[in-house]
Amino acid sequence: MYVAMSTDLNALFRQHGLQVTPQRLAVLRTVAGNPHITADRVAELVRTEIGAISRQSVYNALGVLVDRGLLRRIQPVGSPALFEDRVNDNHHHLICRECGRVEDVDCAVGRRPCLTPSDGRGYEIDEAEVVYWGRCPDCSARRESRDEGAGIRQPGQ
Amino acid sequence: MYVAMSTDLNALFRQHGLQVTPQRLAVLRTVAGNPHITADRVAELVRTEIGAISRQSVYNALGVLVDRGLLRRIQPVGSPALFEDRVNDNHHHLICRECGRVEDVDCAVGRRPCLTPSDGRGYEIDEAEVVYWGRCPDCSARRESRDEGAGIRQPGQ
DNA sequence: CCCGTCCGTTGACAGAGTCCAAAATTGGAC
DNA sequence: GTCCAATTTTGGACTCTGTCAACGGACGGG
Repeated sequence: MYVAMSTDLNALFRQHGLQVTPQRLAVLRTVAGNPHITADRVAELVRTEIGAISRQSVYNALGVLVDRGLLRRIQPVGSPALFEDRVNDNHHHLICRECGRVEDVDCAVGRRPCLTPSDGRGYEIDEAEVVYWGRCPDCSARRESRDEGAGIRQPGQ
Repeated sequence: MYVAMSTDLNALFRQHGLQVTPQRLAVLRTVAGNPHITADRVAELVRTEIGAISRQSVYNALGVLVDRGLLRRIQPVGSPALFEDRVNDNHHHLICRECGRVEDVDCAVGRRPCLTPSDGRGYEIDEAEVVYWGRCPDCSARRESRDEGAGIRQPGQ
């Protein structure tokens, strides 16, 4: 997506049958500039950009943009929903169980491979969401140094 | 997993260093008998089985069982966490965007394939969660009959 | 039998998101 | 430029999920 200029955004909104409002423009721009951002943080940043926005409007804008396919919403366990503007490229996410860091990874298998499960049960599938769970390099290192000489330990949840 | 008899469960708990309590037994049995169940519903069902359980105890039991790998927690967007007792078989989920129905699907690509993304960024990956989003056959049918003769419509969220 | 640990209960609390009704804005028609 | 209907935004109350902390009871090794 990665659009920058307002005129582009105006056209984009119109194409999708959406009215153009300062709130929506700011929300879309903010997510575009800050991948994997929470709704709360969007509100904060938008406020620095246009002065004020209600929490509800942030949710409204995010919701309608996700509906129209301009944004994507991912929701890791134990974290509020995250939004990003990379859509339609079937990329996946790598999330650290400890610090919650999120990174993009391109699809391992090729082009939208996961859209065809072994047995679709008659579902009309439109998206495959893949999340790799693990520990990021930093948290791995921290844990190893902490466990030095300690006994076996169950990984925390 | 699919254990049914209490003696089996007792041993299972002990193997994992857990004390055996009526609450935990009931929670595990309930999830085993009701895949893709929410914590709230677990509480309801457990109450019909053993009379009473606190909300906190349900969360405690579910948490410890997930920690020990006896249960798995999945958390779809817009839904509370769901629990199931199929673990260690790397199966995935098919979720209907409209009615929220959840179904299991076996992994398309083979054995734990998604544990190796194209670029792991140094993460220690221990799980890959795959969710196929779409519309179940029922909701598809309902929608088609509703759209008969109507204009093009954006899919709702 | 004692003591430390584990477990269940209760109640307060927090975070994320939704509902609702009123006020304001948008955009098309004139 | 003005008007009007439809769409949006706003603010506040509210719900739903889940967590924290404190207390008391049960378990189990010694």
